[in-house]
Order: sequence, then C-alpha cells, then structure tokens
Amino acid sequence: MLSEEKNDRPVYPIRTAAKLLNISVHTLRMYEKEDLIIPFKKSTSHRLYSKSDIERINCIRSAINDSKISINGIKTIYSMMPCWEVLNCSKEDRSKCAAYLRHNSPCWAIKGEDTICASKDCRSCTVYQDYGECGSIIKFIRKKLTDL
Amino acid sequence: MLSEEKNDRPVYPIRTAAKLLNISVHTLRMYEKEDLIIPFKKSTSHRLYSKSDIERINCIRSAINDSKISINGIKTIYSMMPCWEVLNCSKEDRSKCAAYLRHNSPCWAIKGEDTICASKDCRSCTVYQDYGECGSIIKFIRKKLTDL
DNA sequence: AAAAGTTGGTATTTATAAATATCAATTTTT
DNA sequence: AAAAATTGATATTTATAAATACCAACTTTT
Repeated sequence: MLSEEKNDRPVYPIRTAAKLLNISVHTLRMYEKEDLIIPFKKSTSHRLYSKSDIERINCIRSAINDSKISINGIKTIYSMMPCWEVLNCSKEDRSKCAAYLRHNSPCWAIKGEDTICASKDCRSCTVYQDYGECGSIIKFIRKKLTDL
Repeated sequence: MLSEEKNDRPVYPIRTAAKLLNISVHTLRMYEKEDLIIPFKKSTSHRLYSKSDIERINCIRSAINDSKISINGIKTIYSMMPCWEVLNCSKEDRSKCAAYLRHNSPCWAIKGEDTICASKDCRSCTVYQDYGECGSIIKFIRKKLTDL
C-alpha cells in the first residue's frame, strides 16, 4: 500500500524524467500528445512524473525499440482493452460511450461524455494504471474469457 | 455458399495479385515471410491468391499506410485473437499450446505441436480467414465478453 | 529580481521500416 | 524445347516515424 503510493507520487520534473529514461524532453511531450501517457500536472501546466510513470514509459520504449511496434500500433493495442469490463459499465453506459466502439485510441483519450468516466481523472484509473504494460491487455482478456 | 467458395478459390498467380494490389511481387512474399498471409501453394512451390486473399491484403495495406501500424504491430494485434475460444480448445489443449501464451505472432505461425491444430491447414481455418480484417478481432472480443 | 527550468511551437535530423531492383536457378506453359 | 513466369536471396532505395534542435514567452526557485 504505502510503497505503491510512493511509486505513484509525482516527483520528477520533466527534465529529470527524461534523464532517467535517457530520452529527450520533447519525446516525453510527444508521447503525451499521442495519448500514450498522462503525466501529473501542477496548478500551472508543469508536468511531474512518478516512478510508475517511468516504468510505464520504459514499457512503451521497449515496444517501440525492441518489438518494433509503431506508436499508432501501441494506441490500437491500448484501444483493445475492455475498460467497460473493468469498470462494470452498464449496457446503457456502454451504448453511450465512444470508448466502447473505438478502435484507434485508448479509452482515456476518447471517454464518453455521459458515462461514469466523464468526470474521472484517468491518470488515477485502474484501466490506465494497470494496463500500460505491453502484454497485460491480452493477459486480461485471456483470463476473463477463461474464467467465463 | 457458392459465391463464398468462389472468393476462396486460389486463382491469381503472384504477378497478377501484385498488379491487382498495386504493389510489387516481393512485397507479397515479404508479407508471407512475416506470417501475415498464407497463400495457396500448388504441388510445386508456386503461390496462388484468391479474391479473399486480395481483400485481406488490402486490409493489411490500409493498416500500414492509413492507420500507420507497423508490420510487427499488426502481428501483435493478430496474436491477441482468442483462437482457443473459436476452436473450443480444452483446458488440456490450451496448456499444451504455444499459441495460447504467445504475444508476438498470430496463432498460425506458432501453433502447438500436440494440439487439435497441429495437422490442420491454417489457410482454411476460420481464425485465419475471418479475422484478418483490422478491427474484427476487437469486435469478436467485445461480443464474447458482452454475451458472457 | 536574477537564474534555472518549463511551456508550446516549428523546423530539422536521424534511424529504419517498407518497398524496390536485380540475380541465377527452377518451374510452368505453349 | 523455347518462352514466360516464379523461386529465394541479397543489395539498394525510398518514405516516413521517431527523435532532436531551437525558439521566445512564461513559471518556478533561490
């Protein structure tokens, strides 16, 4: 609990995060613009990154550099995550939700306006937090279908 | 029925297929080497393509050129197809099957040796035939989880 | 209030995925 | 048996995704 909290605490300013990841500041902003990550934002518009953020971005880097999956490929894979199952959306909610029928962007990029997600902070949502790792999404689907 | 049979009939030699798709012969071979497609092979090693093959390859081209998903991205998305659900594999079969735990290649590229797939011709398998289209996989998963 | 860092933007560079060209050997067709 | 097409393989080119560099305006820190 406590240690997880620590991992989620936004502590690194963008320059420090970039150094930890061995990439440029601009690349971090690009990932954000592409909806791969949601850094914490202070009262002003300055970004802060947590240990979990760094891990997540390392996964993204590995997908790009080792697995040779393009950014749009990663977005499409993210878009396959059945968020509605995790959040137990009602059939009504689903029918209203743009994220339910999407197939290009992660749910946090296109969440429906009338759904239970609308007012949520996606950064602290389990769908965003626990399924950023490459491979965790298919694991979720496999388990869900097997336990069926 | 009859018309579907016609669409599946391997009739175009590689040069004709390439012309229909407006790509080079070598690109077609590359897609095959990357396990995106399984063309029909005559007694010798010559390839033949069907109308369905052409459609499938058009989908792949659209994913690459329009959606900007890399070939490895497409392979990863194919690998997320729950083939074991379509084929109703037993728990025993699943536990033996490399395709069940994969996350890089489509099932037809790594089917398990001891499974019901082992001796099958993947080209004529519903998993290969019906889920080559971009977006059909997430549709399958969504439906399966919703009907749950 | 001066120094250090961040912002968003455009323009440029780099790395490499995707596609093409070329080849001799083999197969098919006529 | 000659002509046309396909095979696999390597080497090369092209297109573009991903990353970098640079900028003036703004924010934070000391």
